[in-house]
Amino acid sequence: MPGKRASPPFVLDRYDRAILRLVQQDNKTPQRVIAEAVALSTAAIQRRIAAMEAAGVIVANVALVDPEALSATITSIVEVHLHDERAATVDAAKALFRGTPEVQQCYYVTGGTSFVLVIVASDMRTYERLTRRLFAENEAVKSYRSLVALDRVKTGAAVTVPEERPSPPDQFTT
Amino acid sequence: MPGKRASPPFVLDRYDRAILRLVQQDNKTPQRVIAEAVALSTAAIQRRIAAMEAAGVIVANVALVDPEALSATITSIVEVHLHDERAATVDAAKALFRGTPEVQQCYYVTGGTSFVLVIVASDMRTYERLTRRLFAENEAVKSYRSLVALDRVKTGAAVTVPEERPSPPDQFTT
DNA sequence: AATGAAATCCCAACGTG
DNA sequence: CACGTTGGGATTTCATT
Repeated sequence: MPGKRASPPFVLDRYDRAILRLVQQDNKTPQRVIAEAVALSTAAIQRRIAAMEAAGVIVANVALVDPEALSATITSIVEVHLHDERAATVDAAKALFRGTPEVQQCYYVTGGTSFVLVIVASDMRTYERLTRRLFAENEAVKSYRSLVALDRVKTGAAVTVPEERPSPPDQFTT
Repeated sequence: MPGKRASPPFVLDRYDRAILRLVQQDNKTPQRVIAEAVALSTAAIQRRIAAMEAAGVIVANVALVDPEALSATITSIVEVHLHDERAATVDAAKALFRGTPEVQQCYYVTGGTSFVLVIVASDMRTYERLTRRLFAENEAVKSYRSLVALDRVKTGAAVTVPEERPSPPDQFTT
């Protein structure tokens, strides 16, 4: 069930972007409101949203929960270095991190460090046990560095929708 | 709309947690379905969700957008080191990062590094200019390190809702 | 807290430019 | 081919028991 990487270049016009910008902030906004905000009919809104969901532009509709409300007070960024970068080693690590609920996010990155994780745990004890299981007792891990968050300045998964970028000015004339 | 740090210890029972776990995956799930999943009435579901929204447990209801669909192909984690950690300096940096759309996430952390950012940009050129403006040309920044993501193994802002933790064994006797 | 009614919203079909 | 309008069905919401 993974490997769902369908990426057919879906063209987003001005309307689609406007819609996305709204539903990114509140996906329960009535289509009526969206309609008059972008100067289209409710049916058009419905069609476009459905199309974007089908195309995978809209990945999911979710409720964002405040970690503090769950007593999930520990947020930590962890840099992980593996002993080697062989496919098997890396894939195993990915699977491990993907399957751990407390691992909110996981990126495989360049620059010496192998992975960067964002971890949210209920308390220090849980966090301690978690790091031990994931890193300290993990043969594939050479080293790791924990950066505990003192302040969640900005959080969330909202992806910025640019106002409109008709033609990527990707030229180097300067 | 900011500064809304109401922290009244809102007690979540087993039902609330079950509801959260569902709406975190899909907040458009019909209350009917939620109701029979958690063995409650639809009215109860409605009340509880409304209460959790009012209490700030549910921060927002949003649509998650695939960055690739927006041609936002560059995802990067950046560690930022400031020259000093004076309140004015730190606050200015926070404001700057908070006000930059491409900065998806920002954490103020311990461990030598001052900030960890997650940045998503449309293309390399945009990213280049952004880093220059935010870091290279920023007097307060001593140094920074970019870790470009080769693979977004796990992404999103979903906060894990623990199955149920009746009594947090969190006593250290200080 | 459960039940029922009213309002609202979502969704499909039709017609048009 | 995409948009706008209309109508039916479902869901949310409110009032009552």
